[in-house]
Amino acid sequence: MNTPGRVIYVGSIPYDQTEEQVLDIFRSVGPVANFRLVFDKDTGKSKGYGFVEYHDADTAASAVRNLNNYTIGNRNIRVDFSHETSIGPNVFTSRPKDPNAPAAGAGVSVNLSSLNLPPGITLPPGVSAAESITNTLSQCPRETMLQVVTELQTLVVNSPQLAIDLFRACPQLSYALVQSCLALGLVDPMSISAVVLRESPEDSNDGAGDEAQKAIIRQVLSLTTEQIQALPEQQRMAIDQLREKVRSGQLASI
DNA sequence: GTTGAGCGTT
Repeated sequence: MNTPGRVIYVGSIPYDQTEEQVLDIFRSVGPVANFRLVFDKDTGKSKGYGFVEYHDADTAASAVRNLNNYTIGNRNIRVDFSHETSIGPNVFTSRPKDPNAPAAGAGVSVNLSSLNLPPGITLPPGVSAAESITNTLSQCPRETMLQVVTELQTLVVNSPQLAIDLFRACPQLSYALVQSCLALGLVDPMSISAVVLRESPEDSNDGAGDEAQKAIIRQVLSLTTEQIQALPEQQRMAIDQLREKVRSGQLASI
């Protein structure tokens, strides 16, 4: 283990991974301040390692804890603190050379199975999933609930596609999130029903769940806006990034 | 083709 700082080293990245794909994974931990995938100067090909700088050491430590041995393609990436404390001046400069290449984060699909999601539980006879979620949440300390909601908020802001995949794979999580927001008084019941009722059948082009998940995302985003002044600096920055994406049309479908 | 460990293309 190296000296903790804001910069981490990432090794064993498959050669075919783009900067965007790697970035998307590291943004799932928190806003990324700077990033560099190292390319061979002569061949222009990835050397299979790179560096990620976060805004604070805690987020960097979280990346080291949670993303070391994360599986990309057929390899497990190596994540540790970097020897150096800064990442250099090339802030997000090495964009794909192809002008038709996808924009940042677009079309990138992170493998959910790599996240090692918990397997879930068997419900007692006669207990619905909704009831079970309510029971679980009623025993959850307010502080913990707020923390989870905040982390989901960060995920939605930094990795919208991963968030959509996650909510699709775990619809219970959407339910728990909405109920948590209500329990915490972060959003009033009227705006929940307003979002849900807005969804008419003809809006659902590829399955009813799709629009419902988007509705959840929109709800989280509106929550984000309402709470913006109470947020820590790094999350306000992330929201600014999100607004820029919406403005430029990258997130029009959300 | 040369590609699997590696701590940074000015």
